[in-house]
Amino acid sequence: MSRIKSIEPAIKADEPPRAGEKILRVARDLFYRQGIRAIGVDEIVRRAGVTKPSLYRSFPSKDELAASYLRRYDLEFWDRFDEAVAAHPGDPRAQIGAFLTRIGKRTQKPDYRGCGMTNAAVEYPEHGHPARVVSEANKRELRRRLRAMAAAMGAGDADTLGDGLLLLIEGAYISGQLFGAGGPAKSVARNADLLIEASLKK
Amino acid sequence: MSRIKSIEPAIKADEPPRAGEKILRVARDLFYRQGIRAIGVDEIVRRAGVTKPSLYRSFPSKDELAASYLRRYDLEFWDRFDEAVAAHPGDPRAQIGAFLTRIGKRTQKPDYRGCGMTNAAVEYPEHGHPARVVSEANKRELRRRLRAMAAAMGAGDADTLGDGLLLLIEGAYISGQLFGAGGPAKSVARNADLLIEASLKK
DNA sequence: AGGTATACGTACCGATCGGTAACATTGTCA
DNA sequence: TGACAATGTTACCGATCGGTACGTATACCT
Repeated sequence: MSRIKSIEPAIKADEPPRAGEKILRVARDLFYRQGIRAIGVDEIVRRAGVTKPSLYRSFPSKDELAASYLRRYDLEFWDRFDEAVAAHPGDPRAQIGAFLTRIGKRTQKPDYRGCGMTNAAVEYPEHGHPARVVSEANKRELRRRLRAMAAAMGAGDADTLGDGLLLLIEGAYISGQLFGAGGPAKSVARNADLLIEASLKK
Repeated sequence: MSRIKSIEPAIKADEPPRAGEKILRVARDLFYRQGIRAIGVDEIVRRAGVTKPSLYRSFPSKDELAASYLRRYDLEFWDRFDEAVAAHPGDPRAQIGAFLTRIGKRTQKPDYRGCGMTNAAVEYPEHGHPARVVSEANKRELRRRLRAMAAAMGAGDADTLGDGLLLLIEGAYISGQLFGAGGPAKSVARNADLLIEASLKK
């Protein structure tokens, strides 16, 4: 098992959002921007225009709400990833390039807050925490894909190159939120390409 | 201004540690391993064997205690950095190699928790937070040094190489605590050397 | 011995934390 | 009409949060 599946049922587009959905949308916004530990359930229900019992009818605990937030984040993440892949069929190097170029641009926005998965893992170092479990699964899958793409490029040591790309990506997430605009993350695509070039020459 | 100076007075080695010093030592351990937000002041004073008023006599607030923890962390960090530099005088490439080899090894330890500076910045995204201010200063200085070392290596685009090295380092910190032993961080020195190689050939 | 400053402890504060019990209200479908 | 599911309302819980008012002990200096 690797890819995370959504637990929530599909939402009909025309129906008004149910309480659980409203909560999840607000939680996603607040958790991502300010951190999970920094946001209390009271603020979530207040901004969602619902009440606390509604939250606990849809989610067994705040930790599980955080995990649900990350499961949705996971879906959106792979949508973006697959978009970059689909833009350059059969050309993994260009796929990586497209994905990293977009990351590099996003990191230059003023309120960039990095990767929700990465941040959650930092906030919850304890093994087995519901949020951390989702985060770890996402990162394992990302590593697997990057290594596979490195192999498809014909790299001599594909695992090392895949891991190197992952290091650059995580570095971009973090330094993006640390330095803001003008930070090191803006050169992530360029550095990745240099690393790929060096790895293919072997 | 760039380098952070220690505010705390020097500690006499033979005297028994004062309350403030005991608190700072315990806080350093707990904050690093479990996160700053995850640890309350009550637990700190309990494990330090002191009382809460002692904490607030030595530190104006928990946020400032966190900042003091990071100032001490900063000193230790540059000690390790300068150690790697001193081991290879006049050879910045080997200096980077030594520093990253040590990071790569540390990330493979079972309870590795990444960089206290990086983690604090993730925990406190708000601009101006005392802990974040210290963290940002540390990272700016690291960036400055890496770029200077890249220039000393004779890289064509030294700023890009320096930033690439910073991305790899931050990636190692994060993926070290995300993947544990066997994770991508173990290849950080190898990938950095490939990147350097590619950047010098230009 | 007496004063004084430093260092520390006991006990407490209001606010917020995550979470729940019990009941009222609403809209939908049969 | 009547049953059911979903949500809101209100009030509450014990625990923990960061922080403080105030009294006490100890050591040093004169």
